[in-house]
Amino acid sequence: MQTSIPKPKLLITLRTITTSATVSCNQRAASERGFLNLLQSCNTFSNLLQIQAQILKLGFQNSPLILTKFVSKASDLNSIEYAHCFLFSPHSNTHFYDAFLFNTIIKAYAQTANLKPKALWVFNFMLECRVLPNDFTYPVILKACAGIGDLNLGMSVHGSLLKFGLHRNDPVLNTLVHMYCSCKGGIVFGRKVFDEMTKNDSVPWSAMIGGYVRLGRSNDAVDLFRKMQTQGVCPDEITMVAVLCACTDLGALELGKWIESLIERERVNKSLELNNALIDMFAKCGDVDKALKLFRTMNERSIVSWTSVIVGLAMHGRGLQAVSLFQQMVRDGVAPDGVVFIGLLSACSHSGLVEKGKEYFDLMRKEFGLLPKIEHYGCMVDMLCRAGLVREAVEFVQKMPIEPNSIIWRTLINACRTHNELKLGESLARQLIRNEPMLEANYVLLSNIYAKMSHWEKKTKTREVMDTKGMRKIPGSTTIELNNKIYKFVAGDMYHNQYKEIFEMVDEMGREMKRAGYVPSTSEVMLDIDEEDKEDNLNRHSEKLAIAFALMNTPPGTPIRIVKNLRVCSDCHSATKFISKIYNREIIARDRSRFHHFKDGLCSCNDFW
DNA sequence: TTAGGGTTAG
Repeated sequence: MQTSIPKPKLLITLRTITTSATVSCNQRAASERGFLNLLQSCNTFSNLLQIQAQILKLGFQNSPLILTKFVSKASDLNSIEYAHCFLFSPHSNTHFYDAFLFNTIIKAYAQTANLKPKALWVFNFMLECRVLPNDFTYPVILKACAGIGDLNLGMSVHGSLLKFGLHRNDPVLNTLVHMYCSCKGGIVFGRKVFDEMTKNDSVPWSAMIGGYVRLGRSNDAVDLFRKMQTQGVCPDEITMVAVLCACTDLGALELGKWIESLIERERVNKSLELNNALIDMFAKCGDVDKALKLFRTMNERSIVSWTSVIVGLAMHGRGLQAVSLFQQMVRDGVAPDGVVFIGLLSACSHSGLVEKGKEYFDLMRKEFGLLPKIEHYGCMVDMLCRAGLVREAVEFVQKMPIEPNSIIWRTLINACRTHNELKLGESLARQLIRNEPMLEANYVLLSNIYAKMSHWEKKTKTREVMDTKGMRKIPGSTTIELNNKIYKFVAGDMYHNQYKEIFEMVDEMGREMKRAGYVPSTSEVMLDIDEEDKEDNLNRHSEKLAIAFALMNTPPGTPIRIVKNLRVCSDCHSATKFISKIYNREIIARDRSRFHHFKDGLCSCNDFW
């Protein structure tokens, strides 16, 4: 009987099933392709809703390909959270989902500000669904970790990538370096991954150099770039952007010019971003005219190009030119954003254009529909303070519709000290310390106010509080670039090879300046010591040491460029004016907020600083 | 049919 099993019948049945399945598969593939084309043309949120209804109607909720395209469209339309709700509702058949679909939604979250943690959620859910990550998963999830900047999170993802054995391809390792370099305290781990990997192209070098720059370790960034060159790895435009940022941070114009010549020599692709980085470098290293020239020759400009050049002009006190460039930008049809307004308002602030600044602050909302943020209010307070309108600044802060932040309070307090509103400054500083007791800058402000009031006991007590809390004032330092080297000076620096000669030079400068009418502003010295010692103290400020060093080591008539990490003190400011005239030198000084061009006894800032 | 490093302010 067994032999009578109707084998042929079964075969026929199987063949029938196979054929109909093939047909249905082909039909489905055809309709999937059609539907994908439909999705491709979707360009509004209401389109997306219609597509979603169609997905349900046609039963495509089980097609990972269609869902992936849906996610990527939703991401383009800033509606990734909407797609998320659709995909991960309790009724979804998530067992149809594949790695490609998960990678796409993780990527969408990773590239959206404020939603990066959701990328981690989706990644964990992917593992819960037992969908194995593939080569493409880790670069996107590591990028999300980099955006979040949490080292522990990054380390746990690193652990899982080792578990799945997906740590042997370049994009994964490159993003791993990038991730570690973007997390607080992670640069050592980034360097370890970097040192242990094979580095055939520029990408890991750019990631590591960029990491040093973000951390403010620009000297290390430049050293690594030099090492890259000795190892014969060809830099590309992204490496060049990172090194240019290091030059910008260091204020190293000669180094920046060398990079520019290297870009030309190596025929590096001059992308928009690279041109923007060059503009920024030239403007912030003191040659704003070169920045302007470059800007004018660019075929393609973005809002970043305009902002860089406007901010550059602002830093050099060329406020009117910055305003006119902003007007040209608007005429050219480029929509301003909040960042360019910060540049514009700071241009008004650095040039004393108070009325212009008020006008643009109003126009921001009325004409351009941009709601001023705390930074814009900060610019306005800074502008009023620089112009000496401290009382008006206080009124402005009282009327602000948003809560002032501690930066605004510190701007006000500093202005109170400069413009002799000492009682008001003291009360504001004490209030700020009550609200923010762990920030050293607040104690420094209060202590400086007490020094100006000659309340030495209170000043000492404030410094003691700082000591007991283990706080240290950031020491003022000045750097100068000479013969491809960067020299750093701190006040009273006695570690330099030439320190004896430098001190002698500073004393000689002091004598010459006094002969020309300079009076040391000993009120700037925040110490309870006699006047003569105060003069000595002023003469040992890092700016003066750096200028003395430059006068000794450069030919007569050469311009001197210095970079100060904090704001230049008023005594050094006045002394540098005298030095520029006596020694016939142009001195270009960058401080934390702007440039000062000293020439023939005058400064370009017109004392708005 | 998916992956790596970059520019403006604060």
